[in-house]
Amino acid sequence: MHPMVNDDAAAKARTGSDAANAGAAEKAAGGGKARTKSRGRPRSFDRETALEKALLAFWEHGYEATSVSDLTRVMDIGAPSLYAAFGDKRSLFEEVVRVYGTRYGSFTDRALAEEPTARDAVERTLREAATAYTQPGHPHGCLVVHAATNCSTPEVEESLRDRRNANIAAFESRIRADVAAGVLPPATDAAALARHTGAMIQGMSQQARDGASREELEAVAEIALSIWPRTGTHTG
Amino acid sequence: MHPMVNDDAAAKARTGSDAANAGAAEKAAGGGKARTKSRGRPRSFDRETALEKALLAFWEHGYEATSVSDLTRVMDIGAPSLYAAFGDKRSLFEEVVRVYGTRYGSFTDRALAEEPTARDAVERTLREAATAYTQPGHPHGCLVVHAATNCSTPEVEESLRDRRNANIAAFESRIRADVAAGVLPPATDAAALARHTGAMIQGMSQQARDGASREELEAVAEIALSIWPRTGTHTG
DNA sequence: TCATTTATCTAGCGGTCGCTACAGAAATGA
DNA sequence: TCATTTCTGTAGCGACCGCTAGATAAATGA
Repeated sequence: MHPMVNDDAAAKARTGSDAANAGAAEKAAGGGKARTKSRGRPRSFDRETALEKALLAFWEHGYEATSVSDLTRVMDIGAPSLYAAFGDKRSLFEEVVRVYGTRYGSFTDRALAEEPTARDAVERTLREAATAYTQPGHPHGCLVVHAATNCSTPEVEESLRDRRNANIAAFESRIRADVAAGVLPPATDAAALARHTGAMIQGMSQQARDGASREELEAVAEIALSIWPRTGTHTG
Repeated sequence: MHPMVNDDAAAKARTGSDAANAGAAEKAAGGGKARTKSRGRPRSFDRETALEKALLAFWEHGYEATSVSDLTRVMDIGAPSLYAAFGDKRSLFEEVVRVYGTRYGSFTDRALAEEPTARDAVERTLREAATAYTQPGHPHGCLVVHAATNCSTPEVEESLRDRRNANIAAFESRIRADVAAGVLPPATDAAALARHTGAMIQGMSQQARDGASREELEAVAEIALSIWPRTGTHTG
C-alpha cells in the first residue's frame, strides 16, 4: 500500500536530524569530534523552529486533521524539504510528540520525581495541569490526550495511548511506594487512585479544550484533591 | 467550495426520513392520517438498521475517520442510496448523534430527572457511565466525547462540544437547586462541582477507550463520589 | 399497458491526500 | 574551475475523499 523507499527516507531524515543541524544551529565552531562542516547546500530553514511550528499545528488539529500541506505552510518550507529533514508525516509526528513531552508535558514526571509523597505529586500535577492546559500562546489541553483520537493509523493512536497508560502506571507505583512506606493506609487501592488521577487529568484536558479557564480548572483540581487522606494519615 | 445542491439533497433526505420509512418499516397497515403508501420503487434496506450501523461506525472511528465508503460498506448500501436516505455525511452524523443521545447517552438526563438530589444524580450517572462505557457489543466510551475531536469541520466539533457543555450546565443548575433547597451547604461552588463531574465523566470515557474495565471504572467513580458532602449534610 | 415516481447501480466528477521524480541552486573539496 | 554533495522548487503521481449524473429497476396510479 505504501511506497517502499521509506527506509531510505527515514535514513535521510535521521542524518538530517543529527549532522545537518550541527551546521546550521551550532554557530560556535568548538565541537571536538565528528564532521566539522556539512558538505552540500545548507538547509535554508531552522530545523527546530520548523519543528516547533509543526508541534503547534499537530497540537491544535491532531495528527490526521493536520495535512502535509498544512505543515509545509506553517513550517514555511516545501514538501521535499520536510520529507528530507523529518522523514514522513508519521515520523515527524513522533518527533513532535517527543519534543512535546520534554517541553510541555514533563510536569507530571517532575512532580513524581521531586515531591516527597504521592499525594503531593498528584496535587502539584493537577495544579500545574490547570495552568499548563490553559496557557495562552499555544493550544489548550494536552497533545497526548487529544492529537490521535479517532485516528485511522492505529499505530499512532496506540503510541499515544501507551503514553497515557504509562503515566497512570507511574502514579500507581508511586502510590504503592507510599503505601509500603506507611505514608498511605495499607488498604489503599493504588490502581484505582492512580486511574482516578489519570481520569482527572484527561478530563481537565478535555475541559480546557472545551473552553474552561485556568481558574475553573484549578477549582476542579481542588475538588479532586479532596479525595486524598490528608498527609500524615499513615497508619502504623 | 461545496456543491450548491445541498438544499435539494437535504430535502430529499428529510422526506425519506419521514414518509418513505412508513412504507418499509410499518408493516401493519393501521396508521390513520398521511399518505398510506409511497409511490415509487420501495427502499431495499431498513433505514433504522442502516442508521444503527452508521452509528456504530461513527462511534468507533469518529466523524472524520469514518469515510463514506466505510459507511456504505457497513450499512450495505450504495452511495446514492445513502445520500437519498440521509442527506450528506454531516446530516447523517447529526442524525446518528440524535439517535445516540436517546439510545445510549440518556442516562445522565434520566438520573438528573429521577434522582431526589444532585448528589444522587451524580452518583447514579457515574456508576451507570462505568457500565455503559464498557458495555460489550459496541465501542467503549462516549460518542459525544470522542467522535468529533480534532475535526476539520468546525461545526461538527462545536455541536458535540455544545452537548458536553450543556451536560455540565445541567449538573450545575441541579446542584444550585439543591443549594437553594438547603440540601447542600450555601458555600457550595456549584459550577466547580458540576465541572468536576463533567471532567470525571469525560475522563472515565477516555479511560474506557484506553482499555479500563467496568470494575476499574466503578472504582474510579467510587473515589470521585467521595468528594461530596454526605447526603443530609444540609445546613440551616 | 403505460406514464409516473422513486430507488438502485455503475461510473466517475473535481478535489485533496501523502509522497516523490526531476531539475536547478548553493555549498564543499579538489 | 569544476566535480561532488546536498537542499530547494516545480510539478505531478496514484489513491482516496465526499458526492452526483445518468441509466436502469421496481413500485404506483391511470
